[in-house]
Amino acid sequence: MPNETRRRVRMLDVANSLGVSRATVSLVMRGSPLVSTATRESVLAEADRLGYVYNQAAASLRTQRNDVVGLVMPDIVNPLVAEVSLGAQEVLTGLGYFAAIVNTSESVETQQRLFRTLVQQRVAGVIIIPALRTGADDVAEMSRSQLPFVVLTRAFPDSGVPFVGTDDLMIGRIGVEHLTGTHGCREIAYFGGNLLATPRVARERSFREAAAAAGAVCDETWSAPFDAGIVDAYQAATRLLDHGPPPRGILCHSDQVAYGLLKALQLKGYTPEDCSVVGIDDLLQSQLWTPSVSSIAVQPTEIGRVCARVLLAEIGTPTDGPLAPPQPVLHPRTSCGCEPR
Amino acid sequence: MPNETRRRVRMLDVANSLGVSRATVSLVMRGSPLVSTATRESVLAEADRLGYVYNQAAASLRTQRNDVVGLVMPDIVNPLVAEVSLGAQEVLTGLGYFAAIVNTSESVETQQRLFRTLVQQRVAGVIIIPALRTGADDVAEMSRSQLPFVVLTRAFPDSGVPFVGTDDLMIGRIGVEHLTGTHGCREIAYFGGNLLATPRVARERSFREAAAAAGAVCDETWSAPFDAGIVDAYQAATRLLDHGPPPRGILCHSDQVAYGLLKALQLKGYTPEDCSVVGIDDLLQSQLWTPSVSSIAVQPTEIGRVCARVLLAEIGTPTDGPLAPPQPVLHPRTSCGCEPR
DNA sequence: ATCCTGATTTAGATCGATCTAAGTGAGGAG
DNA sequence: CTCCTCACTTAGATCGATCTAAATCAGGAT
Repeated sequence: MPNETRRRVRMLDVANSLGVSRATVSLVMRGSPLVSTATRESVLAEADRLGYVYNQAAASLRTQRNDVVGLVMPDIVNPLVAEVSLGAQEVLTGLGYFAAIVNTSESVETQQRLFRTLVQQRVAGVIIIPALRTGADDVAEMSRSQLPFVVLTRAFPDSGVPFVGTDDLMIGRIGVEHLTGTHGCREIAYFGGNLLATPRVARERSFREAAAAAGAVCDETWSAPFDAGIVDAYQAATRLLDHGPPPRGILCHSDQVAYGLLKALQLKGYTPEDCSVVGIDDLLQSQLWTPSVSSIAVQPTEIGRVCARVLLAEIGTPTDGPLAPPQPVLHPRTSCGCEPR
Repeated sequence: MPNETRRRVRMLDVANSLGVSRATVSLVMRGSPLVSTATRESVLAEADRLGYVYNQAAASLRTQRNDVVGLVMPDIVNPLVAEVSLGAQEVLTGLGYFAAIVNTSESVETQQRLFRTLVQQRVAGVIIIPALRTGADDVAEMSRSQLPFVVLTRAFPDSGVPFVGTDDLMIGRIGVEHLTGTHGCREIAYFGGNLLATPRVARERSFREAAAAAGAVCDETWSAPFDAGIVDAYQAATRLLDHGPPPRGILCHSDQVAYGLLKALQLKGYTPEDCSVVGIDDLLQSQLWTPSVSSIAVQPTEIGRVCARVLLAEIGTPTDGPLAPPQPVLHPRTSCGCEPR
């Protein structure tokens, strides 16, 4: 019967029990070729018998290295965020790193606290999607930590921090091209997103420019910003529809926003023939939504992978695979009228 | 200009630079009341000036304690899993712990590897939703680590490991009662879920018993198990509908399964009047799905909170709040015919 | 017999913090 | 003036690993 109060087994215990030195046990545990096969086997057997577990914390104190990477995410319930995390994790674990996701719930305060904790834990690096209200000063504080990190989604120009994001100018253009070209819309709008979200600014700007170039009118009443949740979108759309019909074509800031808008349109009796809706992101479930949602795919999982590669390059671990996100591509479906209902 | 090659600043550097001892600096960093105000302030100022950052890893090596808790999750892209994590995280951070989510992608091998890593990192505890094919031997291996942990969703009887889960017998009964009582269905089915998923077995059993008691017939062709993703459900439902009409009422293993089923029904032209569909979980987006999904709410976030409290009780940190999950409650909406379309 | 080589093994310092038990000094009581 | 508190401060051991530089040893060459 094991003694409740006994101390945890350490390398020294295994060594003493076998009459060898700590250093030998250490070499065995790290799989070094310097020890003889006989020694290795007896050490492993004894370690197992005593119930020894390696203390990674002590080891990384000495080696000054750590294979944990922190993923600081604003909202894991958001499928876009979850998919990005998945991609990053895939690359990191593939190269022997360990991805730990922490959630800030869009609170800058929580975010800074969690980042500081990660620094104190001496993690190898951090991948972060900044919370909405994150300022340049917050990013500067992170930079001061000397910890390698990569920022997603929101750019901080002149901060010198590596950034990975979607090609927002291209996205705006693709959206306009499809709505005005394929569907012949003369009156269109960009709907959703928070003004604090960097992509919204760039996407909307290129949207306006492309609209002007195509001779289409932008409906300004629909361009008021709001928080990007599905329920927020539904409420905002419902309010706008109370005041009149929608523009002929709408590009939504995200698929989540499109879901909310489509629900509102449908309850008011509007169909894709009345109003063509295109989302951005192309989440997995967009194909199964009713109506199926036309969307500009940004491949969140691949973005996550790219992010991880950029971070690893920063850290000094070589990777293969692209260091830039893929080009956005439109997937036409029912919500814009491309497929029958 | 800071020297690239200089060593990191440690407590000793701050102490020397100020002419005090390491112990004093240590006391200041931990906010001890034993140091005088004057000393505290000069230490803090000097630490800041030198760019000192506390080394949590070294501290927990000495104190033998760690405030990191690992959440081992099978699939963060699944919103149910994300909501549970959110709840757990809320309670943990509220009590000074630090929740790190790691993803197993339903791979038992990855899961065991990640668990071992967490043990080696000497985390305070683990909350785990086991991957589907996790066996009793895998759980036994985790138990051997002596690390406090709590299991969600899948029970392992006689393993002695604390378990938190939904009241599956109640869920089956609520579903049958609504379908046969409110909607008068005489032919009903339980649809979806993997046989390896413990809840599926219990829910289906109580579903059958309640159906028999209510004098309703269970459609066996619809009870074939499958993996619980939304696309899997869509495909399985489509295949079944190719062979004939659906039963009058269906209880789905999860909201995700209900989404897939509803899409299939709709494409075949069936309405809630033909087939009443009820989901389980009541995810946030179920209200906005088309049709809005009737669902038996299990309150995933609260389950996550409960889990965290149970783990903390295990660790020895007192918490207030319930240690058992809330009762499931039905939220009737459009998909079963309770609300107009 | 002595020296050299290559393969193993090891003692002692070290990573950066905390803990214990003892030391210091100012101010008040006797 | 001495002694006792009380508030603060500290030296040295310790947590559990790794690293460096040196020791040991068997076998072959000289």
